[in-house]
Amino acid sequence: MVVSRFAPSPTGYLHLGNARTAIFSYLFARHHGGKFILRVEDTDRERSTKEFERMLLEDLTWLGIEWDEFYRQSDRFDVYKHYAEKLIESGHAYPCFCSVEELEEERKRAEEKGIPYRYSGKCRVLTKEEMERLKKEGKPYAVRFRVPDGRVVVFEDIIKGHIAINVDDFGDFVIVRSDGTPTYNFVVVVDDALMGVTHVIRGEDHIPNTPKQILIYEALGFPVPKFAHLPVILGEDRSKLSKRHGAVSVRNYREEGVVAEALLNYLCLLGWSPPEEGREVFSKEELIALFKLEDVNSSPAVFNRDKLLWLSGLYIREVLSLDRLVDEFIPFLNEAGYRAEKEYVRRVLEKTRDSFETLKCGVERLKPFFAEELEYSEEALMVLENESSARVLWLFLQMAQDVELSGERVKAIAKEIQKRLGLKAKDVWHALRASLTGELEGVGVDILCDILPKERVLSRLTKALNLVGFQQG
RNA sequence: GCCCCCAUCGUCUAGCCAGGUCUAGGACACCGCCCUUUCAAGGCGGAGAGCGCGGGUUCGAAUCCCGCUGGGGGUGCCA
Repeated sequence: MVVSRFAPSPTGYLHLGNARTAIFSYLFARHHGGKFILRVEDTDRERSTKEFERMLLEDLTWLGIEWDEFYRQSDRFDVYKHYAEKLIESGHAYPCFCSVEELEEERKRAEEKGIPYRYSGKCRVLTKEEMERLKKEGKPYAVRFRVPDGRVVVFEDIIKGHIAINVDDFGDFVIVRSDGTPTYNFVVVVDDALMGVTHVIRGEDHIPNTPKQILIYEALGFPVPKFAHLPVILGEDRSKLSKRHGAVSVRNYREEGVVAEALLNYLCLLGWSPPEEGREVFSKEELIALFKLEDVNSSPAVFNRDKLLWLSGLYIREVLSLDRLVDEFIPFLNEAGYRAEKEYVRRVLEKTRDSFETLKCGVERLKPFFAEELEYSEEALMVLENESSARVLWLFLQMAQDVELSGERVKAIAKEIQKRLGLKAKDVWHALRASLTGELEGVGVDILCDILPKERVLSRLTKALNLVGFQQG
């Protein structure tokens, strides 16, 4: 059975790059009817927090990624300890008593000489007696993995192809810190092996780690899984997408009101392309059916916010069911301080869903449907001050008195006013728009009148009329 | 510095593995027109890469090989 996993560290919000890794890993497992594991890598106690972990799970769930098993590395320290001891016993690892300061010194010296730094191996050659003595003295020690000399580790990456790395490039590396906590390169192997992970799917920044891990698999006698290293996601300036590029976490886009399915869909389009040419819109189920690691591009992709927003808009106007859209929209409406009946929201969105790309922008655009009090923009005020506007409003109020204000009726009235006052259509509509929405652009005035209760339409018009101090006669 | 990865329109990409059908296809963004009470949306059309550069191999290369350049990543008792 195929088993894949996503192994984030809870040291921040879920980054778009990590989210994509999670998605690909998830799609891969589901495609093969396998198991998908979520494993929180919180061995760095300095930076990991429970709060970040909570949000990580929340964001993954929001994206529609569900896991079959869940683990937290901080719950498993005993397991790692056992395997670390095993490695020491078998001679694959050894205690290192070098202090952080000493190592810093080594590194600095290497840098000055301009030679690549590797751990000197000072403690590699300690005798049993020396080791015991130092331990007895209570000197803290880390555990290092003994890297064999002159070994070239080779593996076939599913995405990158043949990769060969000479392990002489790095020295003996730490697998257990002097405070007793295990490090990433070690725990990742123990966990992946014990959890039966068959395919390790992760960012390409892990390629240099892979040979180290393969060495550990071998030392522990575990079968080596298959690896697939995804290219990184870049920012506009073609450097790795990071905070300085602006909004880079799933949460950022969630809060902006980007549709979850659209974000999932968009992220898949970064680096992966479907076998069927030309199509770009896929449901999660379709993605599961179509996704193949072999179809993932090996070159990095630049994140394009515009296209994400376009896709979000597409989902809002034609992919989501109206019911889903309403459910997604209401929290944003409430967040902005508006209240409305679900049925009313439904009627509004049915007519207006084709005019915004994010739910947040939607609330902004649809304010006239929900706001009690309007604020007038400067431009709108200027229109209202036109001499013709007052006459338009006054006439409209007369003509609207005893009729039902359907969109069609409003259009007819506008036309009639235009004729009677000898105005351009634009002048009539501008006056109505300014009074009813406070803006000169936005949703159709006829749609607004169609849905907004008549008394509110009339009161807005009256208010605008009073505002400009209209005197009858 | 050293190690590794990558290289098709501004961006995401198809094509590359099995060389000719590619005067390189699609999408976002951009420009124009249409629709129209505005902004969007929608419809139609346009511009935009000769495939980073240089060598090979071949009758023929975006596609195969080599070199270079450029970009990215790694180089931690972070993950």
